[in-house]
Amino acid sequence: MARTQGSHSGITGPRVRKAALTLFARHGYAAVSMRQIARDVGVQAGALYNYTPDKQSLLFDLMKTHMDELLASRAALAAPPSPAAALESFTRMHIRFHSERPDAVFIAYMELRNLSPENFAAIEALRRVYEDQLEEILRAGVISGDFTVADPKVTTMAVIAMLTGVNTWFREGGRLSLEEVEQIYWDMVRKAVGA
Amino acid sequence: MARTQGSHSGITGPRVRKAALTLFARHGYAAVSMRQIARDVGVQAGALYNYTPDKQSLLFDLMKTHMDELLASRAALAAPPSPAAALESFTRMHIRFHSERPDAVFIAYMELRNLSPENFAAIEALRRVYEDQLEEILRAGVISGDFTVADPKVTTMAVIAMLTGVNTWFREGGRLSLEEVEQIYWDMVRKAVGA
DNA sequence: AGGCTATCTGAACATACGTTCCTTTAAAAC
DNA sequence: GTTTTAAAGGAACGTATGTTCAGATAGCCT
Repeated sequence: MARTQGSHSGITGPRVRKAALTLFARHGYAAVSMRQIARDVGVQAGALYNYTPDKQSLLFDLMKTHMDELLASRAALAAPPSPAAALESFTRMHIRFHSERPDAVFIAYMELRNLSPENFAAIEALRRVYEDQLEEILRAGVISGDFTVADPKVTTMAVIAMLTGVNTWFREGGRLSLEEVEQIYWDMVRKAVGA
Repeated sequence: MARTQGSHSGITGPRVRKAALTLFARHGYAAVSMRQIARDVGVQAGALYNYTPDKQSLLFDLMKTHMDELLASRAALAAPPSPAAALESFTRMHIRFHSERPDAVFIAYMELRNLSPENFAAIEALRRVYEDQLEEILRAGVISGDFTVADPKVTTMAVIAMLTGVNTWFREGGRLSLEEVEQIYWDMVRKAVGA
């Protein structure tokens, strides 16, 4: 008994990714074996290599996809008429985007240590792009007089940390709706930068 | 050749903890073997069991110690005369305390997944105590009219995330001194809660 | 139906892991 | 000096890992 009936790379491939995403997020990359992933998918471990060259590539692919999608989501924002509007737009997009994919977010922040040096450099570069985009907004706000920010770079790190922290506690169907969370956080961010 | 000359549990014990702390923080608990820790210490892996019952206990101990020290640090704060002063005191203490032990902080946030269920529950309870303390400050500020906070619990999570995020980028001897970082963050926190 | 491609199984390889425990050596106690 | 305790070495145990690859089966195309 070798090939499973009904198997098709278009089906198994995404299943491998999904299983890896879920397991890596829950247990951590290093703690999850390829056999575990395979079991979740319903194949033997050797079959995974039809879909990924190796374990590290699987992780990198997940993390790269996440960052690419994040940057695309940000790029899809309409050009806001003012720095304050841009900041609000960014804030809401960040919370909404991340809330839709808790596992991917978790991995994106928790598994940097498990990337090979080259992969780490690639992901880090993408993260830097994202951070720089927020910093640009803050700088524009300072120049326009909309914001009172002592240090745009530090403020960028603070805001991103705050926003990303939503992922550690927010759950759909909880006490607060996503819209409420967005509003509360936007209110805090706005005030924190003096807008 | 069995016992190493000059060996003494008072020396080796702390070395084991220190090596584990450093290695877990850098590579992650699951990715670090006991042989690796032993190598760092300069003993064989079997010797580690003179100092810890097992690998999980080593991790738990590090994380528990961190939380105990954090709560002690917070308890040592003088009773502030007002909610605003309490919040400032908390903010500065959080940043200072965490900046002094980056590895322990990293582990405290990144290795929750690798705790056994009972250990996780114990650490989580301690984290909840700390969060509750900040939430109390915010609630007191709302009651006294010092703060304008829509949701103290959510604000608590936002502030802690922001403050803890300092650990991902702050380095002694960098562009900013710790005092400057404290001041910038306190300013943001103060404004974010409308104080 | 036959041939080719796709997709898996399952065994194996080389290596590694957490832990135990007997033996050895060093240090402390008497 | 002798005995007891301390602290290590080192081997082994039972198990696990990432990966490869030959062979087996399924699906597609002619």
